[in-house]
Formats: sequence, structure tokens, C-alpha cells
Amino acid sequence: MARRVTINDVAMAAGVSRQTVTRAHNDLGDISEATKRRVLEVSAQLGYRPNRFARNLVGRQRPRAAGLLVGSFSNPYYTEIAGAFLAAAAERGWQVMMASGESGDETAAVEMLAGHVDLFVGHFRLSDDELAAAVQGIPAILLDDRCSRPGFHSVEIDLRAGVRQAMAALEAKGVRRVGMIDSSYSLRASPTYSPTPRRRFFEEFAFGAPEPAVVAGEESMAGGGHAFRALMAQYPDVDGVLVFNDMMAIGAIQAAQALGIEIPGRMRILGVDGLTLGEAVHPTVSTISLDREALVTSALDIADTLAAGNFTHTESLHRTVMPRLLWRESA
Amino acid sequence: MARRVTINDVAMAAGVSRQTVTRAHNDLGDISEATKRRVLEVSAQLGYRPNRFARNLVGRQRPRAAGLLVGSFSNPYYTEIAGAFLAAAAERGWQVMMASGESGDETAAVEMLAGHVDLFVGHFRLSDDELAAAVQGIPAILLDDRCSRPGFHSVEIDLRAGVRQAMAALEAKGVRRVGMIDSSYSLRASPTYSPTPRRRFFEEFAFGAPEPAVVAGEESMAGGGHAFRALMAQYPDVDGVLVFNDMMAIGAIQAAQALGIEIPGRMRILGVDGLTLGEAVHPTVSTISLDREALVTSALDIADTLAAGNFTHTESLHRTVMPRLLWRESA
DNA sequence: CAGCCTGCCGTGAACGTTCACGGACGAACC
DNA sequence: GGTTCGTCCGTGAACGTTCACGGCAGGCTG
Repeated sequence: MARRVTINDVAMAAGVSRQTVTRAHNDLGDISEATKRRVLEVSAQLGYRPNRFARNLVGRQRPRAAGLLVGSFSNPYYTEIAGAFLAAAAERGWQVMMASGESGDETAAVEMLAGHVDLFVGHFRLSDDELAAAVQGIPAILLDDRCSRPGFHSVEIDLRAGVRQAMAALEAKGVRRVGMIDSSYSLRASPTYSPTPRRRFFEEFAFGAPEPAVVAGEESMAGGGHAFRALMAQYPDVDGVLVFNDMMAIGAIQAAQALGIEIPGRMRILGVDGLTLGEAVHPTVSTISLDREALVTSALDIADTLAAGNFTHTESLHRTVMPRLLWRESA
Repeated sequence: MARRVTINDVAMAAGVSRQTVTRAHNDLGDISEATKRRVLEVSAQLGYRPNRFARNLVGRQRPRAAGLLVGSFSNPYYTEIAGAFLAAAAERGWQVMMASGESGDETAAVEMLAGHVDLFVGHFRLSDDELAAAVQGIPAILLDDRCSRPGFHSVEIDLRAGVRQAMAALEAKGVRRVGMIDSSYSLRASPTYSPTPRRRFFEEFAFGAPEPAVVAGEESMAGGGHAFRALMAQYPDVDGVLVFNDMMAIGAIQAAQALGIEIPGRMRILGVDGLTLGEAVHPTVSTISLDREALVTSALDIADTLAAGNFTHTESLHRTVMPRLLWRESA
């Protein structure tokens, strides 16, 4: 059972008062070197460690903690965001707690964090209703998504503009008919996301044939490869492909090479994300780059604004970041 | 300045007592539906959110929080560990806060977490002295590393056994002279790690020539490629290579293909880590697989043991996990 | 009608730490 | 020798919440 050792236990054992123990531990001065040594010795012997909750409760400046919900730890896009967020947040004095909804119950993960954070940030899978219930009134900043309820803010990516530019550029480069490899998995279980925005924008700006050439696959390299083969079988005249994300694009490129299709001569392949991994393969992956630095910076701007108002903002805050076409070798 | 809204503010505004506000927020019963609604309404209007520190201070069961130090967010090995740890920790009721030392000051990152966690876990770059100072008495579990001081525990990987088996298997497969691509970056600034353990074990079991054929490179795909070319230039008779990690191995494989070297016919390449990414490239990467599940499970076993004793363990706890040879196509 | 139970609500205490203040003691000064 | 100062240490209060308990109605029971 072993009740935890408190500051009073140490004080009694060392024959001093609470305050003296505090002084010893926090290097406060107003204490002789001898008592300090003795107190620290007794502390170590009893295994005393200050209670972090009590300490933060009374402490001067309250630490600000953000809960980051990572979409998936197996997709570099999300881990790069996580890394960027962690670095930028630390610089601004934010603590970060992380969770991921990919394995197990996202509701449980969010509720667990709720007791420790002032704010949520990230990619959520939950529906609006579930999410609103899970966050327990704690404000949330949605990345690449939005929710109209009070207490929810967002940083969106203007992917529509990115796709429009990409389609125009592909056509200018001589592509006759463009196709798309979509994700078979919708992030949010919401009517807004079916079909995926990427697919909607693609269909809006597609060219070369009245019927949109779209095939969906799993969000992985293998899924991209399979989808590419299916696309070729179904629409053999396609000579340019927009792929849902870079991991799938790499898979598609490998599949094309295996089929003896020359890239970018016979086929231009364009991913989405702008992964650094895309620079390390051959040919390097051309992509609609989503600026992760700007994404997390914007999110932290909102976070700082909320913190300045003690997290009692009524109106929703929104930012938009623009994607950037990153021409490498594959398109 | 705006002092934060407390439970008393809500109580006064709603004309009830603290306890009634608590009852309303925590669904406790002993409260009429009408007052409950009124209290929640006033709460929302004032923007009241319970102080998490006060709540945790008095609450029945103390949440257990672990601080995870992620080696790097740009190497899938570490992010896979992070993902596995997050999932397993959540299952056992641990909260997880993360930081990374890769960008900026690792000391600052550790000290920041120190106020919020009961325990540290992860890959540290700091020297023993710096680390001991940074953790402020909070116990730490070192992954794939060790530190003999009190309060430090570890989960080690018996890489020596893995390398020994790998070398024997490579020789059995007909390799005449084996070489190695090492990392030019030492994780810990400590004499124990120079040269890297992987290199030490390689040299212990290398065969085919008295002089060990070793070239070091950056820990990335590109670094692996460059190192492979250097290795070929310097030791043209090498026909089997142990590579520091899988990312570098992928780079080496690509370089070999570019040089027209057949894999595994003319050259066998063996990585370390067991990344799932290694299954998605061609040829798939044979590797000494470090079991990330076992690693985090062992770490959490230690964590649970420490928690059971209120984190006042004097002796150091250690676990060892065995690597496993994963024969895929490249060796 | 006395007694009891039930529904609703309030008051003191507790959690473990730090802050603000004050007091004892010795040395140094005029 | 009284005053002042500096060093070292202790005591009450505060942080914001929940827990344990008790109280006050009103309705029901015997």
C-alpha cells in the first residue's frame, strides 16, 4: 500500500520544517550548507520526490500543455508533423502530450489526455459529436479539417488551389489524360469527407476525358502500387496521375517501373505531402507539398492566442496555409 | 491579466456551493436536473474549466505519466518505437508526454518534462553526468543503452548475439569477405560508444580478411548510398555488407543497383532494425530485426514495477531482448 | 404523531506544495 | 550597551478541487 513520501515526512525525519526542505530542493538560499546536505540526504534515503500536481498548483506561472493527436505513426507525413510541432512548441514554452487514434480507442486516448492539457491539436478521426463529447470542453485545433462548433478552431490547407495549379501544370507539360489514385480510407466519418476532398478537387479540374479516371487503394506503398496497376488496366490512355499521398506515389512509381513504363517520359506521377523521403528514391517524387512548418506554426499561433485569453475564446479561429508545387523528377 | 475562472466564481454566479458545481460537472447525482442545467450554463458562460492540477492533486488514483524521449522523428525506427510505446502505454494506463532531442536542447526538453512525469523512457544523447542532472531525481529507463548510476534502468538489445548469428549465416551462404557500413554519428557522447557497438561486434565476428572493411556514412538513405560506393572503391572484393540500419541499407541497395551489382547474387546486403519499410522496396531488405514490441513491453514492465513501489527503487532493473534474423531478399 | 427515509444541498477538511511574513540569534556598528 | 543588520529557520495561509459528513426539507410508514 505504501503511502507516498511527502515533504512533511522528510521534514520530520530531518528535524526541520517543510519550508526548509523546499529550500534545500529548490536552491532557494536562506539555508546553511550543512542543513541542506542533511535534508537532501534524508530525502534520497526516504525516496522523496515532490508531487508534481501540488507543485504546479501553487507555482507562479502555469505551464501550458497541448495534447497532440497524431494521425498515424506509420505515415511519415504525420510523424514529420509531430516532430515539427514538438520542436516549435518547445520553443514557445508549450508542453506536449501525444496520443494516437490509430491503435485502439481514440475516444479513450482523448479523454486520457483531457486531464492534463489545456488544448488539443491534431488530426482526429472521431465524428463531430464524439469529438465534442471527448474533449470535455477543452478547446481543439483541427489540422487540415474543420468543425463549426464553438471551441473548435482550425488550420486548413487550401488543397483546392494546389490541385488546380497542379492540373494546369500537368496539362502544360503535355499530359493528355490525367487520372487519380485516391485513398480508400476516409479520415473522418463524416459526409463532408465522402468522397475525399482530394478526389473532389481532382474531378473539378481533371481533363482529357469526360469520365474521371479514379482508382482507390490502401494508404501505403503497396496500396499505391496495386492501385496503379488497376488504373493502367482500366484506363490505358492515362499518361499522368495525381496520387493521394507520397507513400502511395512511391508505390505507384515502383509499379510503373516494374511494368516498364518510363517516368516521366511516358507517365507523369505527382504525389501529395512533400515528404523528404520522396527525395531519396529514384526518380524523386514530384509532389504538392503541404508545408508542415507553416501548419504547426499557424496552429501554435492560435494556441498562443487562446492561452492569452485563458482559453475562453468564444469565436472560432481559422488559418489557411497554401500548398506549394514541388517539381522533382517524377512529373 | 484576467485571473482564471475558478469553481467558486461559478458557484457564486449560480447561487450555489462549490460542491454543487462539482456535482454538475462530474455527473455525481444528489443534484436536481434543473440546478445541474443552470450550473452548466453559467459555467459555459464564464468559460470555467476545472484546474487539472487541483483535480489531480485530490483525486483518488494518481495518473501515471511517462516522458518518452524520441531519438529522431525522421528515422522510422524511432517513430515506430514511439507508436508502439504509445499504444502499449495507453493500454496499461500510462499517460505519455514526448519530447525529442534532435532539434535544440535535449537538456531543456528533459527538464521541461520533469515537472509532469513520474518516469523517463527513451534514447538519450546526453552524457551520464548531464542526464543525471537533467532528470532531477526522476527514474529513467534507457533503451538500447545503459547507465550504472542509481535511478537508471535499462532495456538492452543483445546485438552481439545478433551480429554473431548474422555473420555465421552470411558465411554459410557463401559470402567470401564481409564488410560494414557504420554510422558516422555516435548517439551518446561517451567513450563506451566510440566506436559504435555495432562496429565492435562486426569486427569481432568479421571474416574473409584480416583487415576489417568498414566505411562510415550519414544515417540516411543517401548516406548509405555514398558509403556503399566508397566501400566498393576501397574494398572491391567484398561480397557481403552489414549496414548500420535499414534506411542506410536501402540506400546501399539502390546504389548497388545503379552500379549494376546484382543482389543477392553478387552482393548480399543486411540491415539492422527490421523496418516494415524494408518490405516495400525491391529487393526487400534482409535485416537483423530489433523487436520494437518486446522493447517497449519490457520497458513498461519495468515502469510498472517502479510504479508499484512508488518509484523508490534503489537497485537498477535491466532487461535484455534478443534480436531476430529476418531473411528477406537482399541477403 | 413520532419516526424514518429520500432527495437535494452546504460546510469543513484534506491533498502536497510554495509564498509571505515574522522571529530568534549572533555579529557588527555607533 | 542599545541599535541595526544579516543569517537561518519556522508558521500560517494560499492554490483549486474533491471527499466525508451533516442538515434541512417533505413525504411516507407504523
